[in-house]
Amino acid sequence: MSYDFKQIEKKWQDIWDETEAFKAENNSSKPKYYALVEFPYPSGQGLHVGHPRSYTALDIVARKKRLEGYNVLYPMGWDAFGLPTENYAIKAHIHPEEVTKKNIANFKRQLKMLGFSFDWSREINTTDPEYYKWTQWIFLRLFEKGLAYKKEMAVNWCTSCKCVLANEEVVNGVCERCGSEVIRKVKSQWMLKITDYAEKLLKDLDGLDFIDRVKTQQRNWIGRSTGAEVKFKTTANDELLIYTTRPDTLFGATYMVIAPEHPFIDKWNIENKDEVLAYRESAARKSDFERTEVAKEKTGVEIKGVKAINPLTGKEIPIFVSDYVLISYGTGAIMAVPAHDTRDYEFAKQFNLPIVEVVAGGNIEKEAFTDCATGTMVNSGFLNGLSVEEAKVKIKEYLHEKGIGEEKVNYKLRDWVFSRQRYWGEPIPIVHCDCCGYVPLKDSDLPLRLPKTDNFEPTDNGESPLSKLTDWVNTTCPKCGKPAKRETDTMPQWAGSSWYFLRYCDPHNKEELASKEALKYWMPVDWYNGGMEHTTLHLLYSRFWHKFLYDIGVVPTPEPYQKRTSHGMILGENGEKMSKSRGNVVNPDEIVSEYGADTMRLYEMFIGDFEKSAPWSSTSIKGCKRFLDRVEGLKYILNEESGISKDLERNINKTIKKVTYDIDNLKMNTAIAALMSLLNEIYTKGSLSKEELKVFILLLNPFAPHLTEELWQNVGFEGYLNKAEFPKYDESKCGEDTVEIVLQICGKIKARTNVSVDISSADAILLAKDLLKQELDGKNIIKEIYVPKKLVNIVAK
RNA sequence: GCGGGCGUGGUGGAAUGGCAGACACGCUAGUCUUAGGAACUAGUGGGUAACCGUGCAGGUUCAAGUCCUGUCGCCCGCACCA
Repeated sequence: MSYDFKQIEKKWQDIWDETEAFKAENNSSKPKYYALVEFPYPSGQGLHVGHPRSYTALDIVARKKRLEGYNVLYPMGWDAFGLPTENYAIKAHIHPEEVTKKNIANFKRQLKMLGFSFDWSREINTTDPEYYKWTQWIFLRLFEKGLAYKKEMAVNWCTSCKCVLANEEVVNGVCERCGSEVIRKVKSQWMLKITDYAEKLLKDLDGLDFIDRVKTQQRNWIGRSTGAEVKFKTTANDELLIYTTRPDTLFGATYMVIAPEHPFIDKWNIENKDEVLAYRESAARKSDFERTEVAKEKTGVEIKGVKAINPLTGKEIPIFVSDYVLISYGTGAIMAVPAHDTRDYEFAKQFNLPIVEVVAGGNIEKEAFTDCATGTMVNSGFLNGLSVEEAKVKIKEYLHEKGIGEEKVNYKLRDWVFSRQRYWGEPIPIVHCDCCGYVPLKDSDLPLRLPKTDNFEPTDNGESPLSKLTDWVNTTCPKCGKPAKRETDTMPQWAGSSWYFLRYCDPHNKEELASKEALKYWMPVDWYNGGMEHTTLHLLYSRFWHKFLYDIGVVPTPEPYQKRTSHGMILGENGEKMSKSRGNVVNPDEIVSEYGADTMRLYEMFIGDFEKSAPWSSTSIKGCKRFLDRVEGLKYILNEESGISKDLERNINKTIKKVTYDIDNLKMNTAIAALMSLLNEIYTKGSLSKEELKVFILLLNPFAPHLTEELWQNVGFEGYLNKAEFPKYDESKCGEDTVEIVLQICGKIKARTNVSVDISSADAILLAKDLLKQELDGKNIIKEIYVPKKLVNIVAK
């Protein structure tokens, strides 16, 4: 018994389109609910089976919320700027705009075929000038506030993409996207000062309902640490400023290390300058990856002719240059306390430097003792006898009083490299003028359109392809009117996605990125689901932009997303990541054509714990198809005279409760299991009433919307199912009158019996003793336990 | 190295400290069929049994998959951030 899913699914998708069934209203008296999934990058490969896992889950949430009376916004759009499209365009000699158009059409067809309840009237596209006008507008606001600045700096350069990458886009020393080697290259780049928001981005995480993994990852990435900056006098008659998180160990600082790029190297009169400069040279040649490789041995050179003075011991200590100290963090210089820092310990062993224990409790003969929680200060003058925590407080006071050091907070977070030397991105709306410097375009000149050209291939000199378009590049200064040149770098892929959720609130607004009223009504996003891979990229960037927009009064909330969840990956049948090269890719088109959209949706939800990865199974999916076939069959066993079964009534109420709870908690797999159980019970009973069927259809609707709409109509219910009301359960009807309990002796099950749910503890135990009379014969009862509705346990010897 | 998570049948996976294996897949047998890669029915952790079973070894508890300690394995995050 198999229903005609092809005909049914097409029919309902058309009806939903015609009736604008899922249109969100900006003026509604209903409570709002904003459900969001990450809009896809429309790649040439088309939809991956991973996309619908996220989209289906929030589609279920959105559909349920609508049935519960909410005005739901569940939008979709296209994050369409980016490298893969551009690379494909170059290879195939088709303009990226054409490629994008084609890919979007394909994606849209695939999303429609899966029956998602997106409000397509709000569809957006980051490559649409009407959209990126506002991306550029936000950039200009950042520029005005000094948060966008240009900087000559060493950047990550992908040798294959011929493009700058953000730190977040470099994974294990290679390009996140293409896997090619990433080298350092000094270039002048647009930067966004995300570091100004480090503290807010960190602190405001506390109030958000994000899954822990996401919060932890963002906290790690921001990397806040508290410590102190301390000045060390040197024999060169100046002061070397260092940062440390362990000022308590200052007495144990037996040498100093500065980064190879430290400016003092040029300033100091160094006896072995050649050697030091050679070391700097060799460090510069290494890639970031090589430099930070942990496994490698520490290298370094002692700076001869200059010594530092430990401000507490007054002793002269040597200064080394070593690449284990990074110029980009803290002050680019450290005090080395080998007894209590693993890296310093390693270095000291290698260079035979003294190791002085200042915290007792470890064994510094063997290894550095880095524990802050235990241990007592020794060899530390006025700190002796204190705990580490006490010493930290006292030494900070001391440093402050003596004017040699101050408490200091540092972050690992770096500013965001915002320039890309590529064609397929938003042009940066800045003009370079010899007289006026960097001049922003006027708002009225936005959007600055990406010039049409067939000459969009990357250049060999690392300049943007736009630099070849001299007609476009040469312009006049908006300020002084003299000849000037346009910025030719474009924005990174992450620009358009940093604010897209705002545009959905009011997507056709020509005056503002979205109206105040619309933003006030819809924001924040109530539930946002997306991939873990975006935690330190898109998710952090968009929180940054949003906080900025909040500060300048454009958006009404300090945070964009109230709740963030993340789906696990769908792996290939062999348990490996799906990829063309592994040949284990599952094509959604084929699945839908063979089993239908409802089965595909249901299976992706039933596959396992939503947050964990799970392998695809081409046999398991059949179970979901079978289930839907049996659901369709319910209409044949409909019988008004079937009479009310108390058991079924109870199970229906319990299932409503479970499905409601499970959808709210993203436990779609057990919600479906509960519906399967209920269906099994209905078939065991052999018939059901129209009212019972109604509840079942409503509960299943968010999961399998096409089949349930069809059944709704077949059976003769009024109107459309998507306008109906989600069932409520009656707590008093969830409970049983009698319940089977387990009778145990010493925790081992000996018997089972049915008892009334409100049997007293004493009666239950009496009953148990009676039933277990033989087993208990001659034994000494020590303890009797009754757990209501569960068990009686009698402890006897 | 540090931080976090997870180890449950042949498989995917269920289990507010209280009946381990819900729900599926697969498998076995049967029914119907010219046929079955369809549908339906029954069975399905191991063991003949008493019993034994949630990676392994301990512990707490009347009671442990669940809590604690140690250990092994896998996965994820960070990774010379001072």
